[in-house]
Amino acid sequence: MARLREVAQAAGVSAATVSRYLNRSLILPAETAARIESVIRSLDYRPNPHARRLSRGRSDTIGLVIPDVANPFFAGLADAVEQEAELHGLGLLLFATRNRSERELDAISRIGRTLVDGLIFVTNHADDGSLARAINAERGVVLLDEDIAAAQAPKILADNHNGGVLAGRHLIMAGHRRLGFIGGPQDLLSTTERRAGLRDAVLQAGPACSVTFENFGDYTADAGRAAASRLLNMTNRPTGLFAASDKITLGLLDGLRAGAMHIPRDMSLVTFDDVGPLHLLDPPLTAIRQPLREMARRGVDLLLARLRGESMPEQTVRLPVQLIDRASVIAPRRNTISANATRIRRKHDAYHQTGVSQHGSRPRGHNRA
Amino acid sequence: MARLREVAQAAGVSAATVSRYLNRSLILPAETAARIESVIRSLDYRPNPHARRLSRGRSDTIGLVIPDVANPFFAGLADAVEQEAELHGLGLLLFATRNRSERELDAISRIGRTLVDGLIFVTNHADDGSLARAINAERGVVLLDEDIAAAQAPKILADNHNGGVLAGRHLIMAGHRRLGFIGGPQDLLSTTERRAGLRDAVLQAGPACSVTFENFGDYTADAGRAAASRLLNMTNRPTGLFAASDKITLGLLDGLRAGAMHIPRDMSLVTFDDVGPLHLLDPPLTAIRQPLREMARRGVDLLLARLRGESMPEQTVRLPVQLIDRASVIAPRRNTISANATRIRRKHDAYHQTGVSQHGSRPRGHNRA
DNA sequence: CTGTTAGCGCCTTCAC
DNA sequence: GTGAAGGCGCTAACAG
Repeated sequence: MARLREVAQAAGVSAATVSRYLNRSLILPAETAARIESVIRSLDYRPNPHARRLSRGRSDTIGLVIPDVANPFFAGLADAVEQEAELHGLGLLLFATRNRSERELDAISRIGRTLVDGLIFVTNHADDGSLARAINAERGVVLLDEDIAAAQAPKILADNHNGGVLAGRHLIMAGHRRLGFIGGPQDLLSTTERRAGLRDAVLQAGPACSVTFENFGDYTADAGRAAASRLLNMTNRPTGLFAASDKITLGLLDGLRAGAMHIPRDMSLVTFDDVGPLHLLDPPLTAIRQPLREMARRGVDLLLARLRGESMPEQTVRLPVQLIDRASVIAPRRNTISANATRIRRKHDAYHQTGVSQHGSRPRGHNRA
Repeated sequence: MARLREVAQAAGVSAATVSRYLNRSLILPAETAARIESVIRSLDYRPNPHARRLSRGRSDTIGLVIPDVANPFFAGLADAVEQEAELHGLGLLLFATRNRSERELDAISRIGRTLVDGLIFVTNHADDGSLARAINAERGVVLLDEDIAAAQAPKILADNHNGGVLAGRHLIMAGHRRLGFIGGPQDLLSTTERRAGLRDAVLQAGPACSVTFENFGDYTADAGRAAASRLLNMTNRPTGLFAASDKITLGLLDGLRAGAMHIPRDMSLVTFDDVGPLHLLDPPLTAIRQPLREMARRGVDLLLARLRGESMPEQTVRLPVQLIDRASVIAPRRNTISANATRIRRKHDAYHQTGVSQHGSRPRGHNRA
């Protein structure tokens, strides 16, 4: 395999010249440049990345730390981040953590050894403080999707609160008054924010409206099943549900179906994330969609800016979510509609502008802003 | 950041000694070893990976080349490969190709520069020969899931043919006589094999049975929709369908539903892959499951053995698939059952032993053989 | 602009 | 067993 000095020799210049020419497009007499290019081609020269990295002290590689690649939501995130990385000529090293802190800490420690220049960090569990400490000791970590409150780093988060508000209003507008919330872990900001949004929407709707059921668990199908079984055992069930993730929703549907409860006939439902083939479930599910692609784009951009040394405030970016209106929300059965439903309905009519109606499949591919 | 020679100095030995001690557990007087260990700890020494790699000429990193991380099937594969890599202390570099050959070739070329030691290679499109050429020029590529006929490399493939047979027999056993096949690209081995399996099952069932519909396209939901629209326009439709991938199935269901065709009432269906929440669709889908975890395990093991220099035949490993019996296959409507259904049914009764019945969720997590 | 010269940090033959 | 020394291939100061 050809080396730099061989190229230089064959081109009749020094190695340094070729190196500089290759790296910073140093201006070179057109003829010399051509000569070098031709030698490179004929020798099939490609620089040795390790030598380069050793010398420069960085790797032109970023790491993606993610709980579980097989989870469609994280897979979507991984896909988006990979695209961004490629766009910037960066390699992407994948760390699936399965929520083991050791693995997360391990990934962080790799920054110090320049194995990766930085990390796009997605976690899914509460931190006992060790994670935040490790992150704060490094520049070059950007948090995506889930917050670690004690960590000082750029954060790219979805507007979870507004997601809750949108979901709540949507259910309320359809006539629901007894709402239920099925969340993830109670100590995760994503869950508390989505919950708060829902409650705010309920508050705003007046005293006729309330959240009569709440369930917290993991962001898993099993947690959804557990919530379903609790629901099935209730006497005065909520008529409208807001589930904080698709995974939860899948389990919830499974459990509800096992109990012969039908959506939306017996219960309306809004889910969160909108990955996976939710529009193909029966019924197609109304969902709050997170902007994965945009999150990835902003995350990588912020990371790169940070690595470039641009001093930037430790900003938290909030990306807007969208309500995708499908078919899992209808009016509750007659006897459950309160008398003043119509009045409330009018009051909120404006909100429909912020939603998006869609029944077909989710558009995919490049749609950068 | 501490360096090797600082550790050596502090421990009162030479750098070479520490290096050897660290790498091959060279036997050292217990006391010296302890001294070194303590220095390493107190200095928080960790070797610089780039220096190490430059020196050794390899990277202890493998690459995963995959068409699309967001696709649940490939995400599942990525997840499994990542686990295997971590198990072996290997880094995993992710290359999502979106089926662009340039990107695939780029990944392969990185082997030569020792950016990765080897590649787990998953492709999804027909090769014009350039891919095979590039692969054959390198040791250190293992093909997973889809064949590239002209490539000489270890291959880990699912037993697609038997998958087709299992699907076919299952439909036939349920009483279906007019079967349909909805495949991927006709020039992909996975599709031709699955199709051949189905046809063999049909042949074996005798002349009353036949494949009366075939559709080829990409492994995408859109291709499934296209197939659905062709089906809807037919007069004498097949009663039982075998779709060659989950993605196709999702589009197929979408299209069929749009045409007010109901599964399994109007048509039975067996799908292939069994990733994603197919058991939560209505109805839960009967599927042929690919052994993702096992494919990853075998793939990484084979790659490592190859890199270790173990001379091994260019073996093609066929991994067994499994029929997961859920609820998308029932007997066709009365008027379509042929007279001798019962006889055929008895003849094939033995096969049910090879299937697995399951209605709940797919078990996840570590289940290595 | 261009070449010379040190490293970057580790591994590994070679002599002791 | 152990240390000294050269090399892995490239980059970045420093001269010219």
